[in-house]
Order: sequence, then C-alpha cells, then structure tokens
Amino acid sequence: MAGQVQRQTGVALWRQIADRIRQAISAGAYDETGMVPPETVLALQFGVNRHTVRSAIAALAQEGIVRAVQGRGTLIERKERLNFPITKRTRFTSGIGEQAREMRALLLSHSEEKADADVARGLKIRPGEPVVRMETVRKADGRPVSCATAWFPAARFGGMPDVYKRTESITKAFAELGLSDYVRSTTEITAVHADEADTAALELAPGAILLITKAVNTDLEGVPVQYAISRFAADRVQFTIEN
Amino acid sequence: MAGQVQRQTGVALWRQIADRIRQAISAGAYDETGMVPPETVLALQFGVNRHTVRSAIAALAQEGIVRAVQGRGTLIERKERLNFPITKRTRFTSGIGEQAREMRALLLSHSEEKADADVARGLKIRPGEPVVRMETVRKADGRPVSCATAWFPAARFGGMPDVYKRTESITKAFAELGLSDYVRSTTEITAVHADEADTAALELAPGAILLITKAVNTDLEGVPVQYAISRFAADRVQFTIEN
DNA sequence: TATAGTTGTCTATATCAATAGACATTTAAA
DNA sequence: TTTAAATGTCTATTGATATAGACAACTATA
Repeated sequence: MAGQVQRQTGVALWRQIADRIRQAISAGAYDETGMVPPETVLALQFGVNRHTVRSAIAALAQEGIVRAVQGRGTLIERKERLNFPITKRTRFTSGIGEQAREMRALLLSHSEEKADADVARGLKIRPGEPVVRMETVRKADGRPVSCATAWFPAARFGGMPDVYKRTESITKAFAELGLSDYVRSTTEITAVHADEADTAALELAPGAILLITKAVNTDLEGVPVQYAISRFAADRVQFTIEN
Repeated sequence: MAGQVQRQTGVALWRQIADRIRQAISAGAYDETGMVPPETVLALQFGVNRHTVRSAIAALAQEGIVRAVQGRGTLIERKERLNFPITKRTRFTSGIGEQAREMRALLLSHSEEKADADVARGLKIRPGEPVVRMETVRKADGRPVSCATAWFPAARFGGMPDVYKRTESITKAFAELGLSDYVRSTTEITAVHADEADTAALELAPGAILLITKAVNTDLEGVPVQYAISRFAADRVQFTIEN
C-alpha cells in the first residue's frame, strides 16, 4: 500500500484512508491474518495521527466491512467485490452467477413518457415517441449493487413494468413479452462521485464512487429494445470485458 | 442537476460542488451561454453559501476548466471528455483518432524484473519468469490522460522500452519487434480515488477519481504478449464497448 | 498471573471548511 | 451616464477535521 495521503484537497484524510483500507481488504492484502494492521502501524504507514486512522476504521465499521475488538484488533467482516462480465450476451442475473447466493431486482417506480433526445438516440426512435421508463435497484445477498434507469419502446413493451415486477428479470420479462433473445449493442462506462439519491438507494458510504454504464440492448435484427443507465457501487463491483 | 450536496461525509462541500459543475459542463448543460450560472444561483441550487460555491469555482479555475471574469460571469474554457473504444482491436493512439490534435506517449521508467503472481497470471507464464516492466504516461494535446504500468515477456520483447521510447506507440513497437498484429483478450474496469503519485503524474485535482483497466493483449495464436494496468483520469475519459 | 499489545476514552489545541453580512469593483446594457 | 448584475475582498463566527498526549480497558499469551 504505497503512496501517502494528500492534504487540503477537500477530501478528509480519514476518508482517503478508509478508501485505501477498503481497497486493500478487497484486494486480499490482509488475508493471512484476517485482520487490519494495528492502528499505530497504519498511522505510521499513512503518516497521520492514530486518531485519524480511528476515524477511518469507524467509517469502515459503520459500513460493516470491519469490526474492532478491544484488546484483539480490527477484524475483517466482509471483502466481496462482484464481477460483471460485459459481453454481447450481458445479463445481470446470470452474469453474477455463483458470486452471490441470492439476487433480487426491485422495481422502484415506472412511468410512460416521451423520449428525450438522449433516449431517442439510444433506442433509435424519434424524440417524443412514447417510452416506458423503469427505476430499479438490484441486490446481491441483500446488499444493493446497482440502481438503474431503463427505457423501452412503449409500443412494443408497454407491459414491461408489470412483468418485471413479477419475474425480477429483464431476460424473463422480454421472453414473456415475445422477445426470446436479445444482445448487448453498446456499453459506455464512466465514473463519478455518488449524489445523495444514489447514496441512499445503494446504502453507500457518503462520498463514494459510482461506475456508470449506458447500455443499449437490441433484438437479433439489431432493433434497439432497451436503453439503460446503471449506477454501480464502485467498491462492490468490477467489470470484465472479454473479447 | 438534481440532488443536493451531502454534509459530514469527509468530502468537502466545495469539492462535491466542483465535481458536479465539472460534470455538468462536460455533459453540455451550459452550452447555450458558454457560462456557468452566477454564484448566487448556484448557491441557491446547491443549498450552500455563496462563498462555498466560490471555493468550488476557484478549484475549477485552477484546473483550467473555467475562468471567472469580474462583472461578466464565469466562462467555460474547456469541456472535453475523450472516448476510448474497447474492442478486440483496442489501440490507444488510433482509438483517440480525431478527438485530439496531438497524442504523446512518454516512457517514465522501465526495468527488468521477475513476474509476480498477478503478472504471471495475466501473461500465462510462471511466477518468477523475467518480464520487462514499463511505466508510461499518455497525453492528448499536452493534457495527461492516463498512466500505465505494462509488462511484457522479457524473452520475446526485451527491447520494448527502447523501441517504445522512440516510436511512442505499442503497436509500432510490437511491429518492429516482429509482432505484426495483436488483439485485446480481456479488460477489467474498476474505479478508485487517485493516490498522490497518480495525482502528480496526471496533473489531477486532488481527490479525483481514476478509472482503472487491467488488460491482456495476445498475439493471433492467443499467447499473451502484454499485461497492463492503466489509470485514467475519470473526468477526462469514458470507455465505449461495442459488441 | 503478569505482561505486551491492542482498542477505547478523555482533554486540549490548531487548522480547515462553511456560513453570514457588508461593501468594492467590473461589465454590459438600458 | 446610470443602473443592474455579476465577481472580488474583507471581517467575524461556528463546526468539522487533524494532531498530541495520557491513560483506561480488554485480550491473548508467556
């Protein structure tokens, strides 16, 4: 864990240190002992006061990642990072596969609206044409992984919200609505700081990072069937692109 | 630009606001006027004091993104975000294409070392086998875009650093060393906060976000020829995966 | 049962971050 | 040439962040 922390950046030292420790845990740096190094050691390592390290550890404990035990040390409670393969056949649920015991997809809200310029471009329709919009959250083992906004052409998939709420799967919902197969056409990936709404929806540590994907799925004729903007908790996932 | 700003998160309000304004500029939110809204308007929008907005704008001015002019307003100076297609034929230089006038690739340092477990797995060699390691920075129009650590099997590409320094291109260097073509095998993408070294190398605003790719390139027989970890300034790039 | 090593708590102090208000300075337009 | 609208500068105050040191409390082990 090389590299010191930075001062006067607008990001508090305890948060930088919390981020670094979370990263190190997820990378398996402390697997031998199953414990985070002692506070005094970390303080020396990062070049800060022990109290600052304690603030960082308190934040990680709040997230449920570590548990400090007086007299013993700070135990690692959880260290998962889910992997999402992004391919022509990208599917959320089966993509996670055996990485979690239970996957759930919740429909937060839905509405019918007119496509704005962005959505129209994605779905290759004219701006103003009717689309169905769904806000969803997906969880792995009860832990929120991503929230997404998805748009479908209303003419073809008007029933999507009802079916999705029941099946909790885009793939199954498409199947019931007469689309037996679909493929991922494009995926754009960016990263930003989470805003308040996403922090709440994803149960994130405030100030966390989001990985954002904008994706288009098409039927086998290449006609767009879904445009989606998904926001992933960056410290819980990684993407893999296999070519 | 919905969503309020969060307090007591370890991320200063002025930094959150700076990030949000930078994002909005890059998304073209202020293209009509070419200016950021007045400080008083932003303060109301974000629910903070005008002085806090001023700190955010000062940070953006420091980055060269905006320029405040007394009596007129705050002018947008720059709003680019480079797009990197990630495909079987991902190449850095040609991928940027016409998005920048000038691309440069600088070799910071290089060394010959023994492959650790991570590198060995990527290159499908045994840990301990000799590899050439290169640290590079890539710039578009003089602006740093990414820094990367790349490893090559020493037996086959021992001369890589010299050739790369001269050609400033992995593709050209491979060609000179007898490899006329190669393909991208896998790409992993994650996001973290930048550490001090990367902040310096990429001339980043402190506390900025990095997009990290771990990629393996192979020759046409599928034998790995390069394993690379690249760190991109998240507010200057986006990735596109076309399937 | 000591003892070393660890986390927990307390007090105190200095600096950064944010708010609040007042007023100066500059620009562009009426 | 006013005037409105915008940024620039100053003072003052409050709360969050970080450092410093001392000591208490707990755990595992020699």
